[in-house]
Amino acid sequence: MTIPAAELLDWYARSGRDLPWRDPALSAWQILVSEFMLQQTPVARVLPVWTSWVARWPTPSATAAASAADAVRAWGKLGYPRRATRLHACARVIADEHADVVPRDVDTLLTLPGVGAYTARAVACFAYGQPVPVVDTNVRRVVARAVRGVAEAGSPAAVRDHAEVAALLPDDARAPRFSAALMELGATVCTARGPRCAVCPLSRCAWRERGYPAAATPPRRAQRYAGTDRQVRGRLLDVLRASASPVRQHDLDLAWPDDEVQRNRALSSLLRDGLVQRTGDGRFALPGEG
DNA sequence: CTCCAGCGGC
DNA sequence: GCCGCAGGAG
Repeated sequence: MTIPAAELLDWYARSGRDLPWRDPALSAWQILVSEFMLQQTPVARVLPVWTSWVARWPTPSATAAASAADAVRAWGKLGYPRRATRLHACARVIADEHADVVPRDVDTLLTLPGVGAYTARAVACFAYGQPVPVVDTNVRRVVARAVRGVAEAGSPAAVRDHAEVAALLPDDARAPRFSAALMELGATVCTARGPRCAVCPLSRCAWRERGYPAAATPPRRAQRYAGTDRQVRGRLLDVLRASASPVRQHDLDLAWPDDEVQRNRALSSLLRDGLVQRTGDGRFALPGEG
């Protein structure tokens, strides 16, 4: 089964959200920033952070001129703050090695910090109009259902997914809009839980025609958060983000007072990840300040 | 495969 | 309370 481009594109033109990073006048850098922020993060939470970020740092070199600490602060509480340091590192590489121009081809994009299989193709497609398959979690789910007739995409199989989506892509200038529409359908209609099949624009869907078979494999165990090292890292970063100057060990201890072993483990991992640095006098700060 | 933040929705 | 989110790296 396939997905008729006209059907999907008509629905997208009518019902797609008007998201700012879909403005065709945007620079490749502004689109790249949106893709970093959208990694594992819902659109609604990215909107305000992206808007202020690209206004403050409109080019890679402008971003590179700031400190990594400023990048981490501007990242706010989007989550996965290593993305902020990777985006900052990515800006430096583009400014220093690519004449401040975001690379066009997928292989070069893949060499950039924080740019993986999804982001490289998203930039090549949405910023430069190339008809490469853009495969995120939404696309994998939509294709699994509409084309293959199964409830879930299963374990990531990048090569197979890319070939499958490439076969669906219209081979013309509609390709970027087709990919954006696939993602939009997965985000707003063909959702992981509670898909709204009654309003689906696709006239044919293998999953529906097979009677909505349940997933074959049991769902993966949910990620815990409360009590994990990730929560402790978040607390420690809260302290550092809030302080304009380096903080003492004692100030970090107060952020997670009851488990010294876990606190030290979290702090060590932050130092290892480059999200925190030790100053000359033994205090702690965000990277690139103090 | 595991870790990585944070939050809104059910 | 748990689920899932425009993923990437080790």
